[in-house]
Amino acid sequence: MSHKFLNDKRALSLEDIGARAGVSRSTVSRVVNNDPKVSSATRAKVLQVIEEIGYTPNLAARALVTKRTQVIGVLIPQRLSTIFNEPYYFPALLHGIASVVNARDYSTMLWVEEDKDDPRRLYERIIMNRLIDGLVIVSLSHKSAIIEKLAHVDLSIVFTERPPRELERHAYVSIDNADAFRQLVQHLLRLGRKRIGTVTGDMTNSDAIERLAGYRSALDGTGIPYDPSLVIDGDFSRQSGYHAAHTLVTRGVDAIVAANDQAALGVLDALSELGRCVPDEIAVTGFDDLPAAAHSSPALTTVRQPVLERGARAAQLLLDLIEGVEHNTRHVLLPTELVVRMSCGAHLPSGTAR
Amino acid sequence: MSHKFLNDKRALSLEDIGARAGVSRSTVSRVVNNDPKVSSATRAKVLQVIEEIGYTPNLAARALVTKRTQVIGVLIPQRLSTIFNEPYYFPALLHGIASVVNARDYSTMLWVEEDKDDPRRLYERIIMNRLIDGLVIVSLSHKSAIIEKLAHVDLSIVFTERPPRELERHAYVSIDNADAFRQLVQHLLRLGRKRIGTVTGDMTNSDAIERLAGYRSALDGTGIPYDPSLVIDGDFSRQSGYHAAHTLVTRGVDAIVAANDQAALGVLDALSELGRCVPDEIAVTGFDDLPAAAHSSPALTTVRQPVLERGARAAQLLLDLIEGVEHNTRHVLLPTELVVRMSCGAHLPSGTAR
DNA sequence: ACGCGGAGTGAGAGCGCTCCCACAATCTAT
DNA sequence: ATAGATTGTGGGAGCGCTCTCACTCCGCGT
Repeated sequence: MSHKFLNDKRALSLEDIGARAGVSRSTVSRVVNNDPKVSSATRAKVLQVIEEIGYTPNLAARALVTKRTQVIGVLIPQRLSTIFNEPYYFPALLHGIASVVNARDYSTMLWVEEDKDDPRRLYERIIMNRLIDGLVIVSLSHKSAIIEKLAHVDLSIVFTERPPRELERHAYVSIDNADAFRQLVQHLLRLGRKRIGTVTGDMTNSDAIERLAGYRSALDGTGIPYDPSLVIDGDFSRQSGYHAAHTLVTRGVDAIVAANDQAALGVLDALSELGRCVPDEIAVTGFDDLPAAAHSSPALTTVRQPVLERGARAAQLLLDLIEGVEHNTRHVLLPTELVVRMSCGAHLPSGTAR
Repeated sequence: MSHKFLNDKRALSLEDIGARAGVSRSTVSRVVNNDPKVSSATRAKVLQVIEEIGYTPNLAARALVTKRTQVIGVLIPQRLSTIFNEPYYFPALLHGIASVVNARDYSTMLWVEEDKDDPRRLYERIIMNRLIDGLVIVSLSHKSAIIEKLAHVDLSIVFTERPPRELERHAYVSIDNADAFRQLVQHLLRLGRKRIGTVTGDMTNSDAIERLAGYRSALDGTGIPYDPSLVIDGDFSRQSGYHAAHTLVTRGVDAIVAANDQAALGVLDALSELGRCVPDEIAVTGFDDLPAAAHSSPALTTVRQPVLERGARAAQLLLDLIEGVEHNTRHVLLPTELVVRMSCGAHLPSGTAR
């Protein structure tokens, strides 16, 4: 405790402004908070003084009495590696959140849960110390230690994906992963693919779980049985796609649907290395429509999802929740769009698969 | 002002803990703050009560008196588009910062300056309202409106790149861009390239400025004059590389050094479209060593920089500054490493350029 | 002429914490 | 035994704000 800081220079307070403007602390407070019952003359005088000497209210003091901080938290509890597996997704989501938060004059606090962190400490810092008015939880791993902590907490929370069942009372913004993925697989089936393998995302994550469910449901009623040996566990990373493709090739697939573009790029890496022609021999699809998806060779057929909006809507929902704005629905599903490029073989002359 | 929140349920205070433990507010405070002059018996008793009923100090109240919040800010004042031009860089930097900040029991506040933001409001929210103890400024555009505001502010600031001259009194963590870039160009010269074009980064940014300077200095004394028509203005984006390559090809270059990998990928896109063989006809290099750099075809020769560490060191420096730890140097340059892959032609049989 | 209500303002209390000083109890030196 | 230092503890003050209540001043109706 040997810090000797520069606290000597006391910051300006309401009282100081009041003294200079010839009014009381209370009146200055009213002006600052736009209370209508201040005469326009005093208001002008006070505003002038504030402008002149550059006063800004002390938010800690305000928070102490109002119990609100005008700050929301963003928690990324996934193992950090995953953030880099999806290099576009997180910045975009963060951007969506931040722009709404800025516009509504809040600030954003960011926590990334690292494996080595003591969940209890993190939890205390985030939830208990009353530093934030609400929390956006991004890319939740269902195994995250924070989940049980969250269950009984009295704090506004919005998820950017479907949370595990025990937390479903909270609001969330997501996309219809299962439906979008089903469409992707059906698209391949329509193109004549018969033996479709898949590499999943991190299966502790809702997006990954739902996408696999979509894969499965696409097969229903087609006569093609669900074959677990064609489902390879991945983690959204390029490497996981790469390795899965090696395995799937030995199992004779004619198509590989990857849980996201990043993994699909890994699949392409492997297939090109193995000399398998895409899409002629094996069709490949991704998910997300990363910028890179248009530049791969062949260009990736994928599903575009509105990542920015996913963040923005979550932030909106959270701020409305905090400010007591009623919503008819607390569960938002954003639309997605199938983007057909070369890698699925749709552009091949007729049904030439195989 | 119609929020009806749940503030009725008063949070626990030091006084409450004291009452339950049979001691005073002051003693509890001492225990919480690890003050040695508490008998071990009382300390144990107090800790037990705290544990039992789950008390956490109110940070706003503490901040009000200590003038410190245990929170640092991270400001990304660059036009946001740029964040997505470098999808790996920002998450990695943020990760580096966050892990140090977490480990030292601080929290992170994140602001992204959007073009539409009123710089004054942002400035107030960040600097004036005393919400943070220090600030890391990431990827500063020298044209950012916030700069002049920053000049006279009394707040610990660390930059993750060299700031403009008027802010150089602040600490920063960077890499030796000029030297690394010079090595890259010299490497190409050594391989026999004679007419080397370059696409710059956003020239309001130090990294970009320094890299161009390195390009220029590599040419000094080689007999090859600096030719401004071979220098195309870019902005670190893939598109800017793509367009620059089109121009440079018409000017007959035998090598293109891009300001970063992202732009280099754009260069590769263009050259492959134009049917120019890389590296045989035109060598290409990048900067950053993104994961994608190893996967392009041909794989990119580039410079690896320790992005994570760049963030981590900046955070370290800042926290030390805040806590009054003395440093002999406030300006850190991290080492970089030339990564030679296929795209520069080093693996070509002898000097076969052209 | 009187009271009455509304508009505008000021002052007190208190949010939960830290810091400082006062004090009691114990321990040491003479 | 008594003064002095030492250890542990409690209570007051105050950080800068908001909130509530009380007060003054005015114009109004009767």
